[in-house]
Amino acid sequence: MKLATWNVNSLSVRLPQVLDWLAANPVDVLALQETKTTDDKFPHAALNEAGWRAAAFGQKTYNGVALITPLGQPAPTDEVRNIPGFTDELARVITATVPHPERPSDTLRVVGAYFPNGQAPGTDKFEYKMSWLRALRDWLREELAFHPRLVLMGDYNITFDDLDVWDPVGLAGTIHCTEEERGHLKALVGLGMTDAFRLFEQTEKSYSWWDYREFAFRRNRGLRIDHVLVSDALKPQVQACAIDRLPRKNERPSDHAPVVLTLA
DNA sequence: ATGCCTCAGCTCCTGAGA
Repeated sequence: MKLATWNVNSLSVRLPQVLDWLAANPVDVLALQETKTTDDKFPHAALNEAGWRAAAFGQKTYNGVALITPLGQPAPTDEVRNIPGFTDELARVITATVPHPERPSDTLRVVGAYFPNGQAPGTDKFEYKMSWLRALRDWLREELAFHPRLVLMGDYNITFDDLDVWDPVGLAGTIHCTEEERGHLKALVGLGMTDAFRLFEQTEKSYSWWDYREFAFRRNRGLRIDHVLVSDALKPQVQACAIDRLPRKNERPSDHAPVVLTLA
């Protein structure tokens, strides 16, 4: 079973690339972030024609998330939008229960999330990010009790440590790299979850995002901010986790690359 | 260099991203 996450930075711009990627990578779930489209304009027809369905939760201009699954499998159930108990005007989280393709009774709770950017420490947006992270943790604690087999994947907008940063000295304490943000990431791990990417040997300087400016991708000046956390109950089934840099080489690419998780 | 790219939109500039 394969799951993936990809911040596409506008689905209307990236739809052809998403369809191409799905054709080459027929995953069981693809979580999208920054779809930047309202639900009535979501490209359901084009996806259906290609053999996919989508559960979408979007808004105009910013944010927006979706879960894409194959039409050949039973539809996801028990969909939840955003973080229950946390009032949020922004479309950032979509959650659903997905059947295992070979063992339909082995269901998986999949949370696709677009974490707030946070702009800079000391700003209102940073405070919002901290409140959002606290609410996510409180909700996930309950969600894990109900659904021990859980995957949290998406654009976290946080690096785990300096290994995830191309210039850890120059970027120390800046957004995505503050101890406060990393503390929240550790707290999520403390709920009984594991960074699937680091379960495996990875090449040095593995990143999932590169700035559009200054030829950052070509120079591999990036950050690893797109993550897949797997619950303890799921951890023994993790077979691989990798970043697919290929779509970042497309013409007019997203600034993020997909991250793919393989489960037994 | 509060910039450099990219995207959306009350679109020929601005806000936001990260």
